[in-house]
Amino acid sequence: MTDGSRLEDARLDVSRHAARLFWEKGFDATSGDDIAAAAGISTRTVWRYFRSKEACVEPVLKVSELRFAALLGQWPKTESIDQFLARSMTAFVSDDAFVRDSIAAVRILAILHREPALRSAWLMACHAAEMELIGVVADRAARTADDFEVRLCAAAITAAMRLVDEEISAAVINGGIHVTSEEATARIISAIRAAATLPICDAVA
Amino acid sequence: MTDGSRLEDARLDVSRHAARLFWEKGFDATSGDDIAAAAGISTRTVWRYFRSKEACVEPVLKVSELRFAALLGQWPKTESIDQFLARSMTAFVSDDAFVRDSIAAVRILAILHREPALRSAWLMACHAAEMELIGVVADRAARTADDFEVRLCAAAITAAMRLVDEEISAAVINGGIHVTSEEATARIISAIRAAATLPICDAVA
DNA sequence: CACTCGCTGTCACTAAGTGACATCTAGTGC
DNA sequence: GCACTAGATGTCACTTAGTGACAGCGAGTG
Repeated sequence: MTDGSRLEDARLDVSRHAARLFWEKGFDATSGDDIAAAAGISTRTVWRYFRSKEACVEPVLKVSELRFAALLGQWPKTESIDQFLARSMTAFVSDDAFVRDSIAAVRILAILHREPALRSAWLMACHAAEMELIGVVADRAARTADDFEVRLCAAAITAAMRLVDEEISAAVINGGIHVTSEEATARIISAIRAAATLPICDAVA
Repeated sequence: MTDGSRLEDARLDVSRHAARLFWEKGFDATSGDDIAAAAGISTRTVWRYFRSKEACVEPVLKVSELRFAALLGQWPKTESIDQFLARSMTAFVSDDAFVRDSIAAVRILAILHREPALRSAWLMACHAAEMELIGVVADRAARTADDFEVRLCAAAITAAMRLVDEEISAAVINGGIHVTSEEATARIISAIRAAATLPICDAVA
């Protein structure tokens, strides 16, 4: 599912190591050399891949959001969001690579309050997801991607996804609460329905 | 209006110089030493004020958003957003300090596509505004600040403000289009009305 | 006046990030 | 199979972002 270019895959691999190190040792205590060593590449290549240390986690944060955005891209116009996610979400979350990256992402989100640098990476990842969602919303609303209302709707939905992700992450990691995939799905649906500024959540064709 | 602590004011002053330099010379071509020299302080103090070079513009980006958030904090429950902004916006935008900072912010927003590092600063500033808006929304919706729907509404409204700001900035700077304060106000009202997920835009008392 | 206390400058230092160039590797054409 | 090219990587010297430690300075406060 949605494997990017060879280079992007390499970046994602390094990003996974960076995310693990940030989680285990903290952002400040992890150096570029540490990330390079863990990923088995030279430090120079780390800085070729990423423009800054915090940007090292962007791919792993992005990929979860982008996979969900890509999933929404497959949402048939004849279905409501409830119908679509009810049948597609279980297969989605049983993908192994997805689960591992999600855990890594959730851990990063849970330490956001301690690490301001990581928050900026998270917000950049959400911005990337927002850009992807514009196309999805435009298609579903039968409008163009440069339409302000389309972009507003995409931004609002992205904000909803971001909040749900942050909240679930905090609950799971810091609160020790177990959240089932059904609960998570229900919350994301509810939040997207509330936030969507265009009538795209029910069948549109 | 809303002058923070002495230290915050100093930070804002340095931030103005940084924003001007980033606009004039570009982000990469501006060093920490340049910023320090322009602000008349030592380089060491620059890094005491800001955790990174991109964070140097955060205060100047934040202050416009926070001033607007503070304005919304004064929004009486007996008025609709149209009524309130119609009478308060003109006084708001005629404040000199506000105008100068707004121009600086608008210039930064207009070069966001060239400078990814500055986008992360912008998103962090919007995040700060979102945190402020939570209180405003909670108050107006007669709910608590930890209520998910309150935070969702604040996030959606912040996203709307962000998009309007980005769009107007691009139009003004890159498109050479003149935008009157009435047009800007009308667009922000329309966007906030569309994005708000709780019924706070009309009178609530 | 003495006495904090928080802010700033100086300077030496570490770590983030870049430029330049050699090398390696994966195609691609023959 | 071989030669050729283009893009990715490693090495190393380098610049700039960012920190630690300590000394001074200036505004309260008793």
